[in-house]
Amino acid sequence: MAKIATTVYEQIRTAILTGELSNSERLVEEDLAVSMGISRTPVREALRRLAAEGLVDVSPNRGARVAEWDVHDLREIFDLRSILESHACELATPRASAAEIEFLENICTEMEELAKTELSSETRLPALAARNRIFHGKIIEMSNSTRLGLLIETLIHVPIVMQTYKVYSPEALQRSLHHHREIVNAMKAGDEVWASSVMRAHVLAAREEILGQPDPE
Amino acid sequence: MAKIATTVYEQIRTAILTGELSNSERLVEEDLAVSMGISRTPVREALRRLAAEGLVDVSPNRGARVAEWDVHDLREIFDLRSILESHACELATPRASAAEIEFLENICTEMEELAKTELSSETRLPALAARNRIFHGKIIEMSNSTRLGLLIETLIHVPIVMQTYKVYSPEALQRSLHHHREIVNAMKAGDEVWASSVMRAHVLAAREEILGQPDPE
DNA sequence: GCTGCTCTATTTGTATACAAAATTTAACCT
DNA sequence: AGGTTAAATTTTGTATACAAATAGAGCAGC
Repeated sequence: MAKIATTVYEQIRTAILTGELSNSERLVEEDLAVSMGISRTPVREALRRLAAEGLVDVSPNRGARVAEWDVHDLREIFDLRSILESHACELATPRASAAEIEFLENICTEMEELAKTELSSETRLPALAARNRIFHGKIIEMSNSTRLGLLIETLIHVPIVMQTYKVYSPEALQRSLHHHREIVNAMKAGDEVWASSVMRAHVLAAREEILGQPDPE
Repeated sequence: MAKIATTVYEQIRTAILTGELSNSERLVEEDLAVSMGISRTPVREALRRLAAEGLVDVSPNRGARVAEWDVHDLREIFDLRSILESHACELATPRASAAEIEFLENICTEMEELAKTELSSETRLPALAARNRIFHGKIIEMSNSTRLGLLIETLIHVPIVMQTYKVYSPEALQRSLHHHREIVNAMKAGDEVWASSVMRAHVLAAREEILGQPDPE
């Protein structure tokens, strides 16, 4: 249980992601420190780490605040995710082993089963979201590009925050599951163009579902 | 002259990028602190920041070392840069103003003039590299996507390190300059597919020039 | 009532001190 | 001699103390 800095980092991080800390709320080092019964030093380190990930903004001599995102930011992020995750698909397809394909197929099946159940959305949604993360994470891992994984990771935080606000419509959920299945089929066929195209569409569709139609600007 | 942490961050950073600090060299906080006549606190902050950017690796309780990259890392980085910078071109093209086009054209002209001169490569190369950075940076700025800019920024460090080792061949330099000119022409024509395609080729060509033929793996 | 100023109080930035962990060195035993 | 263990040293992690900077409250002037 060493590394207080890591513990406090995770605590603040989840507090932001769950919305426990509201937008642009000020994060005073001393307050956080006393509320956790520790000193400012590890708090400071945690805040700097969160700043590097873009979850908090820090100004010199003026401290840290929870970062704020608008629709434009989210459009940017989904755009970039669509590009990077489709690239991950492209790299992963020729490397995919039979076992990995099967692993992905199992997740598809699990998610399809979950979608069919009559569970309340409070229990069903987290279960689906967790498997969704595993699905995407697995493909990124299969791409065997550590830097690609790191780039995508830095982009994921914000959508997670917003995901709590918006619930997928039943049709969108079905489409999403079909995308997953189609991606695995494409990878099984060894067709990286197919696979990456579906992934691109998959992320862009999620963008539209969450953000609505593109603003004209 | 406030913000010692920023100063020491920049010092260590340039020391790494210029190769003054050799690969995987250990970075002891106390040593760096006394050599700069300051305390460990700002050194620590600087090291964490460099770690977030991937320039140093830090292990818990075991300190920081200068990060190490191999050919595989560089292939990854150029791959990702080719994708992201071409995307920047795509976004920038429909937004480009006449003044911005002219700015890019001027840089093209300057670089072409520099390439023609008989200056020794010690003075010519840095001048070309500086303008090259401005050219690419301007397009990224024109894309108006802050996150895209941040992602690309984190990818640039390593190639800078390696660039000191490798000098472009005359033919490669010519090709590179033609690419720049062609990118601006495509943007002027409002053809974002053309522009982004040339940019993709441009970065991938640089990859091959620096890394040689792709390893079979 | 509003604007601008000074002074105070809060908060960040840096230095130092101490505790815990890891690495090195040295001794010891077989 | 070799290898294992145990002390000693180095180095990181955390806490505390102090200095510098910022923000806010109160007050003067218009």
